[in-house]
Amino acid sequence: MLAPDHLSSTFQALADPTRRAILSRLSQGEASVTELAAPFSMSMPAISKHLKVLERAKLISRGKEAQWRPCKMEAAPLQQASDWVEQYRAMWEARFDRLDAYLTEVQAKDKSSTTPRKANGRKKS
Amino acid sequence: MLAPDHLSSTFQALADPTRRAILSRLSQGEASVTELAAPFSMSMPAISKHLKVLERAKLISRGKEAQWRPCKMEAAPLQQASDWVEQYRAMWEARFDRLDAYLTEVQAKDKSSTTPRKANGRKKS
DNA sequence: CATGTATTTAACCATTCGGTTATATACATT
DNA sequence: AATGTATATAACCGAATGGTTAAATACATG
Repeated sequence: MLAPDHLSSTFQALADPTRRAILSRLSQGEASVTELAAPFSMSMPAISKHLKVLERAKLISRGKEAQWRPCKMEAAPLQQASDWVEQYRAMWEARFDRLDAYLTEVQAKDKSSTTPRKANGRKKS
Repeated sequence: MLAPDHLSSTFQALADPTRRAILSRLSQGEASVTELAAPFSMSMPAISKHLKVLERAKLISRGKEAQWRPCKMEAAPLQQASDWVEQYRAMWEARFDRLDAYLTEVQAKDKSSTTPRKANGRKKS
């Protein structure tokens, strides 16, 4: 993460079950750190660190209310992550469809000519 | 990642720009390790490690063709990751920010007189 | 001001990560 | 069998991760 690579920090923040659970909780509304920590058998500093990761990834923002620092979920990075994933998932599906079409066509003229070898020969030595 | 936590390993695999670029390349079709390594100024073992991470996350599968181990993208984990993120779509779609908040407040007038503040007060001290 | 509550920071530790170079393995070709 | 090509493994390294405990900070209230 040498560059301000928002996708990397987003995915990295999501790559931990505790942090995903925290986000899940926050999707239902703001919560204080102690409230967020409650479900976990983990020290407060550990939660604090997780929150810092989420904050750095801009997946949450934080307020100031007396001695509380309420956490609020921010969806923008999630949307960007979703966009990225969907892009390639769609590409893959398109490929799948083309392959499917190809196979269907091949099966249709099953008896014709040569055995359909994988259309993926090594291009250069 | 002590448990077979597929979401964690998927997100973690996606949390690296090299690996995302590899997936991007693979979304256009199978490729050998050397082909995948070409765009990067990085040693082959480094690429090999990245591929192992992707494989462990089941984001790619690998074949055996003479001395080549062609890599192929697998979309299932992407689908699951996408599903997880999409859970929160409602959240970001509801967030066309201040205008939306204004409209919400205006609509709220059809049931109560006072502004419905977020029912999120600190519950216990 | 003293105390209690909420949260962060500091220091530490073991493990994982992302890279390296050097070496080994597998296969094809000559 | 020897060589070349494709890839993996081993051993190592510094930095980041995810956790801990202990101490510091910030605020509210008696």
